[in-house]
Amino acid sequence: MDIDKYTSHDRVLVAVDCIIFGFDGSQLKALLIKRGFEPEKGKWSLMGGFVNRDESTDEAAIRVLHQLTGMHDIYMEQLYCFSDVNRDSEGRVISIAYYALINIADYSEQLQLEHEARWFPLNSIPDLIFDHKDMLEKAKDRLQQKVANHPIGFELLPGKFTLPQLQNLYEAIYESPLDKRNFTRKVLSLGILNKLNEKEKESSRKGAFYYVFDKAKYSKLHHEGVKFI
Amino acid sequence: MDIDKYTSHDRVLVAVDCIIFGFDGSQLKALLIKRGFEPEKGKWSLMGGFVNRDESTDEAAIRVLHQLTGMHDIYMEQLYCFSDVNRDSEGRVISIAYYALINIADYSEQLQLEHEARWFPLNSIPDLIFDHKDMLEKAKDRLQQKVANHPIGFELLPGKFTLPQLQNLYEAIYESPLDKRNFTRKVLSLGILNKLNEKEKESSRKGAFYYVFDKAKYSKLHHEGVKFI
DNA sequence: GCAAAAGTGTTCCCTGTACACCCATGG
DNA sequence: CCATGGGTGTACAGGGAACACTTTTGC
Repeated sequence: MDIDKYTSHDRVLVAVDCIIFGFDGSQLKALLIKRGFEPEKGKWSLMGGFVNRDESTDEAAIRVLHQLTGMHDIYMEQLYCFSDVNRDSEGRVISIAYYALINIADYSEQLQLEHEARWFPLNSIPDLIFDHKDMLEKAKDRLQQKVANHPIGFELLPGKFTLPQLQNLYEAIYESPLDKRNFTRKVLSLGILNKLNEKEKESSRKGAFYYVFDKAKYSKLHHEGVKFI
Repeated sequence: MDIDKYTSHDRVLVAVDCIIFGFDGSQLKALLIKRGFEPEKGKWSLMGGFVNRDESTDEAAIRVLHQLTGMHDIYMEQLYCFSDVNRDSEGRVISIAYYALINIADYSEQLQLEHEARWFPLNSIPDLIFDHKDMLEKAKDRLQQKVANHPIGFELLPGKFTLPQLQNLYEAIYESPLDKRNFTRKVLSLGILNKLNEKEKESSRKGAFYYVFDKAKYSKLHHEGVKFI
């Protein structure tokens, strides 16, 4: 690209920060990393990084997420731009926050060690640096409203999952219990689930049938939106 | 503030662009300005400006809007960060888009002349510079979903308005007709409207009663959200 | 008196919600 | 045989959607 022609204006650092949600079968969690350097060394933080001159913020968010998790093709969405003048104690940095949904089982323990990362249940988040707590809260809100109209909750689950697991997920996102019969009827009526002839037997004696989603119908609803819950 | 301590990273220009919606009683419109300088001189554009080092993007958006309209206390909300590397042909600029709702009658003709600004109905928007068309489209989508759950449509109306005007507004936002009886029942059931003993007689022989909204109840719903339409 | 827009109720269907018992299995 | 969690149906209520005629008034 050419040299900028806008010469008389202030330039600022632009960062991205990622709120990474995961679900372990019963709890909704966020992936945080421990800062290994000052300031705020030892405090927990969202994963983030600076936006390079030759990449969009979307690209930067994907890059950061890949560096820190090794994962590709992750569901990710821009959340909000946080820009308070003093939000970062080290200088003027505005941050574009993104939230991502990942299947917690795909995240390797190896990477967890390398980056001093840890999954925290949303109801016991430690102190976070800067305005990262605000980001997390906003991401939670956004996830709640998004999930009501788009079947993105599935991004948080493994390829095959049981109805009780799915229900647990939605209960975790909404932080409130749902009626089992009503929930089952609703999700099955969408016609995006295919029942497998196989049971998950870890969590109960009887065992719960696995389901997978019908990729075609799923992406249709994903795109169009539905009243989901 | 201190000097930035992050020295080894790229800095970029950050702009804000404002999508300003107005309603003239029958059509939903956007306020655009004609670029008086190259590049793209003569093309239409959203109102925008650069973010200074000592202000947040919210503050910048408020400033820009004030400079160009003379208006204060406008309903405004952050829309999205647009950051494609080549979105601005003159350099690397990311832009935080905001959308604003104003009462079209409050906008002075004087300012319109000064800035070569014009209101365009949403269905006949001219070519816009850069990615401003994308911004406008996204703002329209966001307005539609926002308005479904929050009574912000009122921001677009004068202090007193008639039910037919209100209905016109919602029909304009949704780009589809609504049933008069159902609409009336619904909005009156929210209990945020007070009927005046005065009629608007411009647009019909019979005349339509004016309403104002009950400030207290209105702001409650404004904040909490309701299923509005 | 007529044209033009305002105002006003009822019915039906669908969807959301509340609610309780039997089933399969492992120990 | 018993404890645990999985799976299933029905009844009621409330809200959304469809629908047409009367009223007022300026010309």
